Amino acid sequence: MTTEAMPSSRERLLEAAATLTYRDGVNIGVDALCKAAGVSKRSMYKLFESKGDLLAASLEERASAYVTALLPTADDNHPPRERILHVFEQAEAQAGAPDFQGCRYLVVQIELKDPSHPASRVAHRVKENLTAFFRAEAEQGGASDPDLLARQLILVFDGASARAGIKADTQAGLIAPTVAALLDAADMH
Amino acid sequence: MTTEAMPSSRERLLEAAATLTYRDGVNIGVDALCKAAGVSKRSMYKLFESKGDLLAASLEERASAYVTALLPTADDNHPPRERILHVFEQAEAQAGAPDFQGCRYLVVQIELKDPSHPASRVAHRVKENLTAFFRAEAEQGGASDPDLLARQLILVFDGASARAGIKADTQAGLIAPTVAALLDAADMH
DNA sequence: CCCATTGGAAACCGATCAGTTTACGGAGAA
DNA sequence: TTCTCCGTAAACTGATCGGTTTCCAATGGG
Repeated sequence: MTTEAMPSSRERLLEAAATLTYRDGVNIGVDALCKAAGVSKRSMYKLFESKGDLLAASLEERASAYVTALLPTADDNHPPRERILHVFEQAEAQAGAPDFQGCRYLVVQIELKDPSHPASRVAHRVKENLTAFFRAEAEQGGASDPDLLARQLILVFDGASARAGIKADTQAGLIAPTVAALLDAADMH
Repeated sequence: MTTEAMPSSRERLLEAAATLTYRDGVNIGVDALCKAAGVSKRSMYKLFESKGDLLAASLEERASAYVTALLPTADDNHPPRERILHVFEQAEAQAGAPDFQGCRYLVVQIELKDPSHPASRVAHRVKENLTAFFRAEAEQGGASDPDLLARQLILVFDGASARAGIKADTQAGLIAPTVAALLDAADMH
């Protein structure tokens, strides 16, 4: 019956890495990660090249789920403006979670500082995907400058994430009017 | 004649803390800080309670200079809209520096995660000062919702900082139109 | 039964962490 | 000169870092 009761060592390590590095920062120790996952260091280093590799893999595994959770379905027939707003509504909903500290992909890039770190590259790709979505919708919606609008939107997205991460304010009722102002300015109605 | 040729140990420590924690993150070691400052650990621990205390003092000392570098003078007789744009022009100019990695106050909050850390508190105050300036100018300029506008502006400010920190894009020509769109939406002309 | 593979526990590596202490050298006062 | 005081370098604490290695118990196939 319990065909999936026991996640593999690999899965437990990926989960622990995602949870602990998000909560405590990327400087969390390998011992703590392994202990949380219930996996020996020996096994960990057989499954992953290094701690950085584990972190990158952990971000990678969640990347597609993260993006698809934010994006609307491809065929919802809603106008581009609403599809863009949908992303920010989802992000704001996530920000309501009790232990939310901002987008993990942004945070890991800031903490690592090294853009060539494999985990930074994964994070960079996630942001690129999101920007590409904004740009495509901006074009579809007839924005006056789709590329500018996409860059403005990802700017607000990351700003909201960073502000949420430092618990700066509640952001209630802040994001939607901001995005709306940018969409209006781009003549995207 | 060289009345100020030699900064005090305290000053050199504050400078080293500001430089190295910005470049390498808050996890830089005390040994490295003292070595860079040319001060023994013993002296450091006589001047400061702890590493965290040194970091907080280093942020504190630069705080007023940072804010005044961004803000226009109180009596420049420019309209509020221009005074707000001035802040973002200054920030964009700073972002052009070769080793710019985003606002140090935002970064330190994200890295520390603990909002009760003395250094986080200093950073928080800096952001509050900036927000207060935006709000005052928004009121002065007759914005439809000064508080909302101020929160939108600090959101963009931190977003730009975070994006610059991860070297996401050049941001050339990105900030000004974004801020302008928000000012327009608030009927602040 | 025996043996070979697996993987966990834990010791171990050299390095570094924050923080304390010791020992020494140099400057000023007597 | 001799004594005192100050700050330095450096050793040291015990803990942790990323990563490796050793040892042993459990497992499964012959």
